[in-house]
Amino acid sequence: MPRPLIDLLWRDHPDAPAGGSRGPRASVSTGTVVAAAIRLADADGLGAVTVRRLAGELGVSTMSVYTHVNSRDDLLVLMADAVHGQLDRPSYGRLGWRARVRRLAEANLALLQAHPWLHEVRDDRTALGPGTIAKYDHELRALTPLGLDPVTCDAALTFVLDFVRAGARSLAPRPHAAELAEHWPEWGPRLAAYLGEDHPLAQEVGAAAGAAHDGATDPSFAWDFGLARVLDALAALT
Amino acid sequence: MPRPLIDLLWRDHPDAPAGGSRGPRASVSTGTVVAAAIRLADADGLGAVTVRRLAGELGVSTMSVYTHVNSRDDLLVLMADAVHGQLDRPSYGRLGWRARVRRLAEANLALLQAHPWLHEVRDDRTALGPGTIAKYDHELRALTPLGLDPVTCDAALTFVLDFVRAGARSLAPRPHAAELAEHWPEWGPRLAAYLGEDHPLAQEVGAAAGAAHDGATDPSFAWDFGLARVLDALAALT
DNA sequence: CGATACGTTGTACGGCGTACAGAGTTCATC
DNA sequence: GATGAACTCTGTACGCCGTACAACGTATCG
Repeated sequence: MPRPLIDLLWRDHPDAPAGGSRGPRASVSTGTVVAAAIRLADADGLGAVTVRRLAGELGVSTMSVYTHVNSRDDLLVLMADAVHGQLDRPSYGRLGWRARVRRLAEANLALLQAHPWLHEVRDDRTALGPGTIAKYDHELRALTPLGLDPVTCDAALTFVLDFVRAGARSLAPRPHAAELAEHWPEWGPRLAAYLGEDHPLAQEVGAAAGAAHDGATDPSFAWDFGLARVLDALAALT
Repeated sequence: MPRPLIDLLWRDHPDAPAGGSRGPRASVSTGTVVAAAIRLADADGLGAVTVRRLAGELGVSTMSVYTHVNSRDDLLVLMADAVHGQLDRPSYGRLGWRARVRRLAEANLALLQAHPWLHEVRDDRTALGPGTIAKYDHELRALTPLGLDPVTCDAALTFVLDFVRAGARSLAPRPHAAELAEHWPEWGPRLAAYLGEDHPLAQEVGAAAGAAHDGATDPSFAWDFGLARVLDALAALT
């Protein structure tokens, strides 16, 4: 089924090419492949989404996956668009722009926490999908009260979402945190010895920030701080 | 040479363990390996930095690389720290915080444009390296005029750098832009047909933003917009 | 002179994405 | 009802990847 990606993205649309009726009925579909891949990625990360493992999960042979999806890269696009489409998009009602942007940020944070692998999917073709477009439309609506022209409005949304992505990323489990933590008892003192009295500002701030990060202070301090700054930044536009 | 990463990072420090004097003189060093890897990554992207290719470039066998670097993941940390260390760090002099933050942003943009593969290196262990620490120290100095407490200062720097990273990323060549452009003549109309009259706001803004992005309007609009917002956001702190 | 520590190398293993050729199944058509 | 096209599914194979491991060569130390 080498249907082009655009048709796979829109496979649920009434006008999407249906695929002929000949041949054995498919035991899985593009939709089930994508759903299984999402399940895998949610559970074990994007690295676990290999064609072989996915096929095993679905109970088909490795190469059968390629009947329903053109490549692994295409699969990632389909996965991202699928989770974008599953978001609910409640009307903003009478909410002012601040509350809307807050909602927008928190919804995206929740999305990225539910599907941390989204951080690793950076493919412009995702923007062609129905889920991604619906998300975009809904998020633009959060900014309409600001009365910006289209290009500025897009830039403002990008600004907010870029902050959310970065914030979500630093809230997420870090890739090599384990190694660092494991060797820290040995490396910490060694680092201190190398540093000596150099870079006192970095040492002071780094120590304070480090203590705050895994100490009593809220580790989401940076998130709250950043979101407040984003709102300040947009306020300056009005 | 299974010296731990921390010692490889600080290999130029006088107190760094030197390694015994027995055995044949090494034909390459950790430094030359890292330099060659950076050259490769700058030229052909991180994907080109394979141990085999790197060894070929250095004129040694594949496995010899592991004499000077513990693993590919470690190598990425060493590469990132090396380019961080090569930045120059001119004193900010009498500059006010706005000009400092501008400089900071532009220096990091230049860094990420010179070494786009930095976007793909996300390893907390980089923070242990002398180059990264020196960079951190210098960047904190940009924010001192704001008179923030340490934790807030760190959060503010993170806020700025996260914006810069996102902005640099969207200015950089996109991974699958080629495929998109290639199929666009066919996919564009098909997408329009699927969309119909739906999501008029997304269609309007998307079209305007798309036209601005590759049209007469500066493609760096989002950068200028974002940087202005970041400055507004920090201004609200004072 | 060993003995020792170190650099270098080739082989091999288990993974990956996927090209390709063939076999089996269903349907439209004659 | 037979035929062939369209379709799904499968196994094999290729060329990559990172790297564990063992063998070998070489320079210095005791």
